[in-house]
Amino acid sequence: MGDRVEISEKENNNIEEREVMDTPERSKNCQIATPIAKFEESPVFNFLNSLSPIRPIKSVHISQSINPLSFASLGSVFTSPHVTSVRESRFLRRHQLSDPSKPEFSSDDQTTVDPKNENTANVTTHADGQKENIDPRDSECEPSYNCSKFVVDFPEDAQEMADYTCDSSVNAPFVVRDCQTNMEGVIHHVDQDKEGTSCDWDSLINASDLLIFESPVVNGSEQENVFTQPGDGTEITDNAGEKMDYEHLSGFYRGMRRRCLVFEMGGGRKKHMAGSSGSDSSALLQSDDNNTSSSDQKLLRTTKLPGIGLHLNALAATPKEYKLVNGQDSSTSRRLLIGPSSSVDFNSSNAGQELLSNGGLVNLSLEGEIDSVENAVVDEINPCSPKKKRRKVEQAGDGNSCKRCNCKKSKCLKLYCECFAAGVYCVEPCACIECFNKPIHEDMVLMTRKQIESRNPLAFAPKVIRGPDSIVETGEDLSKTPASARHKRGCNCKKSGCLKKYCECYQGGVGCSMNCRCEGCKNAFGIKDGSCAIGHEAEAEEDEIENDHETNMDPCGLPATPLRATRQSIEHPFSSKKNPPQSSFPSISSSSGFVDAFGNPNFLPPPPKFSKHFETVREDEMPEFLQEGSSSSPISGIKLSSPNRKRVSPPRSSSVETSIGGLRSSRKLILQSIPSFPSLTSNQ
DNA sequence: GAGTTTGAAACT
DNA sequence: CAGTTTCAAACTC
Repeated sequence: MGDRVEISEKENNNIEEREVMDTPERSKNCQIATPIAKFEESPVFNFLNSLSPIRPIKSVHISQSINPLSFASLGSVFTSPHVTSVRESRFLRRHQLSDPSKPEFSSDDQTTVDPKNENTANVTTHADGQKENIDPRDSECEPSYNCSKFVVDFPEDAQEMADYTCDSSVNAPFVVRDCQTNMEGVIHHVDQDKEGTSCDWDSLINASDLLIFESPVVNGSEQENVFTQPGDGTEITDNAGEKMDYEHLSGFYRGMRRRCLVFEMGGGRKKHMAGSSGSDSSALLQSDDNNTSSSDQKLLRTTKLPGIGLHLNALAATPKEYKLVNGQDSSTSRRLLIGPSSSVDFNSSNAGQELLSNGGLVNLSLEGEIDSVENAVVDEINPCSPKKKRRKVEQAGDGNSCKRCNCKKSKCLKLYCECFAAGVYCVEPCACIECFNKPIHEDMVLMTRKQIESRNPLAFAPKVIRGPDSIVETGEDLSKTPASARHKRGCNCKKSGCLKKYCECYQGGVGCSMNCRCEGCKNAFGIKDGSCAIGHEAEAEEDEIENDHETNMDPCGLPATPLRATRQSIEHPFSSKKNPPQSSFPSISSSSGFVDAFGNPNFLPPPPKFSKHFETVREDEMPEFLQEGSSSSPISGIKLSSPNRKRVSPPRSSSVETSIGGLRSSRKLILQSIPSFPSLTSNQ
């Protein structure tokens, strides 16, 4: 921490920024602090102070100096490119709630002061309310690399949570962190009805306090840091716009926007969220970067968010990088990763606790799995580590964490672009050329997205579907693919034997199915022909069902955003090449009781790129509307012929179709299409 | 790091 | 719908 305390190295930073950074630690930074103190003590100051209602408070806003890059995407903070029109509306809505005052964060706003600036904001807030200056360098090392993941931290126990919230009725504060930027913001999600609540607005005024800039390096203390001024907590309310210091918020959101393409309510996922009506729950969202060293990772935990869903800019962190930082992290703070990976959290026991405290989260998983899950999650989360870039390049695929593309010709507006395909904006770490997949070009992104979706509604849907069964059972024949885990479209491999990541099935950690047109399939997760093939047929219907679930629900309990579905940011625990997936893999993907997929210690499947561990959904968890109606779903009527006939409709094998019949096809359509659009709407 | 291979995505 | 081209990731050296 000490290092961080030292502020910035960037001399370029504007004064304000410095103040911000320094402010927290004035005591430490004698240089700056001293002058200020003197100034404040001066008669002139007093005089001025008496004259002006304005409090001499700190430079809260100051932090703005943000790296333009990071904020570039102010434009549509919550609108993700993936968002369909419907979703867009949602996002808008969300946006209003969260930040009514600021209709627009233009990416260009950099000038505005935003305490929350990510890059600039290197201040870490401690629970005690003190802030530490973080060494900008930390952030610099990977300024924007990190994918923004939003993690929600919850207090260990309800009591803590209570502390955080200014009003018990009020939602818990949301802390958002941008892993890349290290920026954090705390948002209290308050019932709209309860806007005013008991919060001390003065505290709100000190947005700076609320804002938390966490350096990646922050370790165990991080969690504590997350919530600043617990009592004050409420910085933002949905309605808050009215009361909030918007500037602060704006900064906050900016950070969010940068990374979050989608911020939406988890309509479909509400269920997962557990019971919470969704309105009340609050979550601390963080996208964090905990690790300076990259070694520090935080455990993300999901909790039931009241209807809050974040579509993160891809959770793309590479799994390897993420680690459980500290025992503390895992145990102490509860963070929810909202986003694709969020589902994971549900599994963790801790998460469960948290959830319970909050009102009920769905506890999906086995505790035993928790650790692995956590690890996996953590790994993803920490994009900031110095290694990330390299990894991205090397492993990017492995994790779905932060996407970093290298597009040269597609302008990042085609599915060739991983970022775009994942529904996230390209970020600094991307090496793309002529990239249009940026907030600045939001319109274009949305338009393109729509076009693609018009062609293939499922284009942005998750490629791999994992059902509860998805995990291969240990000890069983490797060739057998989990019933529920399948690549929707199936692969078309000719030369790779489905043993390399060229193969989407393999990449996704699932076996090939009847849908695959691969030749010479040797997929370690389950070959197309052979035992697995049989299983596939039998499972075909099951798969459909599963698909439906997925489509409609976010296994994570998060709001299913179309985008999210696209790629699970979270990778299998084993995603890292170096790290054997074995243990983690199964645990993650399965909601319950999965055993090592292969039972083969030696076998280390690559981390699934599309993996849906988090997507795994139990049927029982399935939203009623889905359950009842998958068949009844409005979409159900849709036929296989999707705009994108090629990829959308999988069933190639006559056998499958035969067994399943038309029903199946209809179901699948439902699955795919629903998630993106209708489901959200309906849920909302 | 550059070049090759691969298969999805896009196009015809 | 099938074939071809384009593209970028995965892979190899």
